[in-house]
Amino acid sequence: MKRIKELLQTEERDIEIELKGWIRTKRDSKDLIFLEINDGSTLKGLQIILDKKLISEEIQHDLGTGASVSVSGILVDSPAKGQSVELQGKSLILLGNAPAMDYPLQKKKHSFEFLREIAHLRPRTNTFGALARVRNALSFAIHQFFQQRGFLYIHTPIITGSDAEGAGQMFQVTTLDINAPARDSNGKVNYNEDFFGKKAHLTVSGQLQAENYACALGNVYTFGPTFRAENSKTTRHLAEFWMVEPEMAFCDLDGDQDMADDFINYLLNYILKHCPEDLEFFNQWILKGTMENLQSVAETPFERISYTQAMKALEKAPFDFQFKPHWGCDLQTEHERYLTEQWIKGPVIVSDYPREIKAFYMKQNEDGKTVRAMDVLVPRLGEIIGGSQREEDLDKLKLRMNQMDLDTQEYNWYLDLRRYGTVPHAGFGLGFERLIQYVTGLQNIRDVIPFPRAVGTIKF
RNA sequence: UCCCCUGUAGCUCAGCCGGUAGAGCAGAUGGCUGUUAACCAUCUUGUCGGCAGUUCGAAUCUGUCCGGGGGAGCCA
Repeated sequence: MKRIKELLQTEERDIEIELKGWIRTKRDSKDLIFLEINDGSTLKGLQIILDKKLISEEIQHDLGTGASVSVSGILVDSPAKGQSVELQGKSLILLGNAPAMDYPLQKKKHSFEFLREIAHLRPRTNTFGALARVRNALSFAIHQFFQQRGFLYIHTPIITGSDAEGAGQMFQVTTLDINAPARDSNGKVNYNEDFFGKKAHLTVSGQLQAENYACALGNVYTFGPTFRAENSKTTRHLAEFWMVEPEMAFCDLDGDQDMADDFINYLLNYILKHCPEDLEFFNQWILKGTMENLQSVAETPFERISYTQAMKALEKAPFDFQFKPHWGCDLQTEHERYLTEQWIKGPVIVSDYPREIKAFYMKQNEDGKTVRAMDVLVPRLGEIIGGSQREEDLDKLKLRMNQMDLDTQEYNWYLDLRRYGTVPHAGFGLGFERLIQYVTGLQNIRDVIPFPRAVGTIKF
């Protein structure tokens, strides 16, 4: 059985074909039925022409949007405009009908809000089919990029015993009876009785474990799900999302930035080459200008500025921000958008942030005020990558952890990297769904993952 | 957690200075000798998100609860 993607490309004609797929639209006249069939292999469908005499009236009636069919026929040049080839049907089997009275998808545009309510059926639409193909292609490209460069793919754990990893609220994992948990003599929950013998959570990042392997094997990466229990209802946050985290030994912040830049450029070039049809669809229906923008970004290195330079630019901005920028404050959404959309007019890497607003593990600069951190900001979305050179000096790291009230005992295994054969190393995290948003132009992050999990949302 | 918007037919939406509902699409029926999200004609569909209040009268005004969306913060 050939798929539509192949059939649309083949030069062969007058060959016998068996095709299976789902009906997108039906158009009929007195004697003929035209079906457009999609099988998911590509955005476009194949047109089937059927003589009404070949099919019982009962089946004709059931050939509506959403029904699944198997058609045998001859692939021919189409005499009509609109497609170059079509299938002259000889026989048709209705595999499963989709009663129009209650099948929710129609041959028209639906709102994203409505499609979210039928997330189990939305992959049958053009947009979500294209998204699935783009997600797939970019996942593959991510592995290919790192594999070509000799990085090892490390499977970091999903369940973690660390109480906090400096990256937001965590989901607790427990087998204790939440109505009557084991308690100690002080009446507090006794985690010795819990499954792991201590408190456990879903990971918020594979970074700390990736560092362990980088500091043994050189260059590694993880690509897996991560979880944040933050109560944030926005178009850029999910409770469960996928993150790519490379970690490189003998690498400083400059090398980290180079890698981030190469990485994004590679992914954009890959997707432009392998999914042009799907991207063109997004360009036309979701966000005009995406194609052009991706092409230009894929070719040019990112601008790099320091946080301090960014602050100066913000202070000189020709209008007032809601939140007045000052050295030491974190970049607000409005600041990021100004920098990327108006000042640089493209993606930008901002580095060397104030120590106070960044995580404990980031390498401290000699100025005593800033750390070797970098964020890649893109227009419309803001932060798509966050990374840093890690602090490899044991004493400095411990001091910082104490200042931030972290239990160094809990992190002994992490500190051992600095005790024994410590090396400069660096890495970053890329939010996969934000990358998909960037590439497709889709506004809401809940629409770029098959089954979104967000606060209050876990149907399907 | 805070702020704003919104909820009317299966879908998208109009009606909202009060007088108990309407369009397009979808659906049904018929027509059309190759259609392109076909076209033409006819027809069907509603606890106007729930509850309470104001009023002779509420889709319309008020309160409240629930759902959806957007923004902020946090971040990827």
